[in-house]
Amino acid sequence: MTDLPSVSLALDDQLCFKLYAASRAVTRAYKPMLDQLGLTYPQYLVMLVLWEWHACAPHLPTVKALGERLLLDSGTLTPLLKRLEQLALIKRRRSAADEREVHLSLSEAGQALRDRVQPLKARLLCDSGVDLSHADALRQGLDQLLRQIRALL
Amino acid sequence: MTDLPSVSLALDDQLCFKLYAASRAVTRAYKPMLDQLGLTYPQYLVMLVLWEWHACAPHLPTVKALGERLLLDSGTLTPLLKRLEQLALIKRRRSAADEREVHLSLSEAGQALRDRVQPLKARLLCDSGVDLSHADALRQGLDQLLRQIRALL
DNA sequence: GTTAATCATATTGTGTGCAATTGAATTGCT
DNA sequence: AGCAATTCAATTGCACACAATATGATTAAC
Repeated sequence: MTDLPSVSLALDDQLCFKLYAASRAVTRAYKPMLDQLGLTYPQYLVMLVLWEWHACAPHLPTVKALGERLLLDSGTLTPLLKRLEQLALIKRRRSAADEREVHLSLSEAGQALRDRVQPLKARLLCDSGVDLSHADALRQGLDQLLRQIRALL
Repeated sequence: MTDLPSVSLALDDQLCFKLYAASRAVTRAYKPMLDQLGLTYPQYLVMLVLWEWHACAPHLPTVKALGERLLLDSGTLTPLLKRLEQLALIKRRRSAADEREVHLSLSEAGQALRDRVQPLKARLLCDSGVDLSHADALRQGLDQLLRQIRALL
């Protein structure tokens, strides 16, 4: 029977709320840029992974590998990937070697889209006026928090 | 024609992704506790605001006031509040003075629920092993980021 | 004192997130 | 080989988020 500390329930004291609010605010800040690209925010994250994969990895990513990278499951990814396929940005192909897997690849248009992102994101970063070293410290802090939470399973 | 800086598109460099991933991870960490309370995470945040309001404010909050506090709009809040009303945790009453407004108040059960949260959250905080000063620094950093983004409109 | 503009909430539609289940394919064990 | 356990994707159902629109109420302009 250990003594539990008393805990604040004030909204402004909640790290969880700040995280939730800041995450949605950042997504909103990306909206004008993403509208120009015709992507939603999660679709943009998927494209980031596929661009990165396309540049360095020797084999195509599966839905599972993508999900591990983004911490999303097939219930979220399957319909999202179908929309990206409808937009002709990606291709989905059932693996011949293991028919349970679906391999993902970029179309020409999907590859080309990357070139349009760079200047838009640079402009967004400039306009936001966010201090780079401050943002970096925040990113590292979030990384540490994420690892701790994932350690709890 | 200003020169735009070159920007990384690597997923791990993106503050936005760390924020998005950490926010969802924290929500998952709250899930066992919230399941015991019969609440979803956004519903829990609404209850935090109503408990706080109930304790100090002289008048009942409206949907609008709640939305300003949580940065959510009526499209999200209206159905969520109806579910909380179905759970008999809150009451919704159209204002007599201004029929555009809906005033929110806690039921007896809604007030009583607060007492069950305190120990559950203390236990969660203990088990998480998150360093308090670290969490506090993170919270302040997020606060600053949130203010900067909101300043962009 | 109408009329126009504004305001607060509700509704609709699209796109996530995520738990739970399904179903097909593969692997492991014997 | 045969069968149970596991794996991967898809599906289903529910609850957000949020843009866009609608509706009714209030305020402001004239």
